[in-house]
Amino acid sequence: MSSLEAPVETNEAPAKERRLRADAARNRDRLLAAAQVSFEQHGPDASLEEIARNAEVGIGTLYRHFPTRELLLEAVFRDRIESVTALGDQLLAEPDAFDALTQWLHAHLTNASACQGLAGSVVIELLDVDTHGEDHPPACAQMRAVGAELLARAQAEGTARPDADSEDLVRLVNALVSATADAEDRTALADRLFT
Amino acid sequence: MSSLEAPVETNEAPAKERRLRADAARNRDRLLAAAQVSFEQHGPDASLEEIARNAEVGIGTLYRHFPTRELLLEAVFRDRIESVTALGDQLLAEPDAFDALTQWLHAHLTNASACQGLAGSVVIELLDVDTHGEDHPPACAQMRAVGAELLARAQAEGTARPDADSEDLVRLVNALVSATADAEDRTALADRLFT
DNA sequence: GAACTATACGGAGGGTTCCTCCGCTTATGC
DNA sequence: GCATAAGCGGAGGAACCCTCCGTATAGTTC
Repeated sequence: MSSLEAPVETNEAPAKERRLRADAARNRDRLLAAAQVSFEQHGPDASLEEIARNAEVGIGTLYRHFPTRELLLEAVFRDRIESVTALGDQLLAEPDAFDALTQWLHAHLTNASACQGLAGSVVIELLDVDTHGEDHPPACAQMRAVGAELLARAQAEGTARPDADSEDLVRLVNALVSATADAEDRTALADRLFT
Repeated sequence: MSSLEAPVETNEAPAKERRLRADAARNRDRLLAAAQVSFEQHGPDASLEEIARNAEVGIGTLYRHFPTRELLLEAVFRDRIESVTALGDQLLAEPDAFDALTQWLHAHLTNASACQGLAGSVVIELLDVDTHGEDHPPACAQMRAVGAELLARAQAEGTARPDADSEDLVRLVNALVSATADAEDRTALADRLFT
């Protein structure tokens, strides 16, 4: 409200996130690494204080970087999701569209299962992009887009039901992840659903 | 190891559970009622101390009756499960076997969804009887038996895939419960799976 | 109905986790 | 080098988990 000079606008878009200071970036990485381990070991309820301890960082630092447990989980999974997305991109080149779709869903399944219980609550949240704001990061949307494309190809080929949509598929896979335990069953069920 | 007289064996089978004292039975009921409310309100992680408080009972009493959270959840759900089982029994008289199966699965679905998040972890545990010991209470086994019968009838009628088995069905329903949110979707998916 | 005892009750207490708040430290730009 | 914005750490209050044990009482026996 005083006559302070307004900060000069850069020519870039108003850079939503100012770059992290070097030490902050380092701590963030340590936290992510520790979180990955803890979450895989103890599920999504792993102790945040233990994560901070393992990262050799104060608990306050953890909360500054990831104000909620969900945000931390989300960050940990983004890597995985991105890798599945990348696989999907490759599979779009695959000649057999149905096979590509199957492979991709299995990859998604495996990936999500690797995160055990985490899958249930978090992955579903991550995938249901529409329920988030418009400014939501695009990792999950991209993944869903790839899934939709793969499905569309299989439908064009005539090997997937025309009335299925990609949301159904994603939901079904998530469902299987959260409800089944052993690998054989999971695969068998997945195959059955594709028909 | 001393010369104490051994207690006289009754003629009944060794009565695994001695009858509860009157006050104990009363407190047990209060705890179950309070737990039902709390679990539906806050999910399976509801505070046990709050449940005890609402039941106007000491926390020690809660733990004496239900040494673990799972046992309390299980007790709360047994009622529901038994009611679904009863419905299944009725539906066995239904002439249209496919319709009966559909109705029953929807009932199971609705029932399980009513318990929101609880469904995921606990109901699945409850339904996967085989993984428990042989002395497991029969409520869940009965329910699964009814489900299997309904499925068998539909298969005999030719309206259900012969390669499906009842475990698949139960798993799928559980999966849907834990992965879907809104009712329309759920019903649509369920219908799709039946074909 | 009094006395006795197995059964059940309550809640204090020690340990853990969650999350916030704020005084101190340090990286970065000048 | 210095100023300061950005970041750090951990003490602290609140909630929760679960155990333990001294006290109370229902049920039984005479």
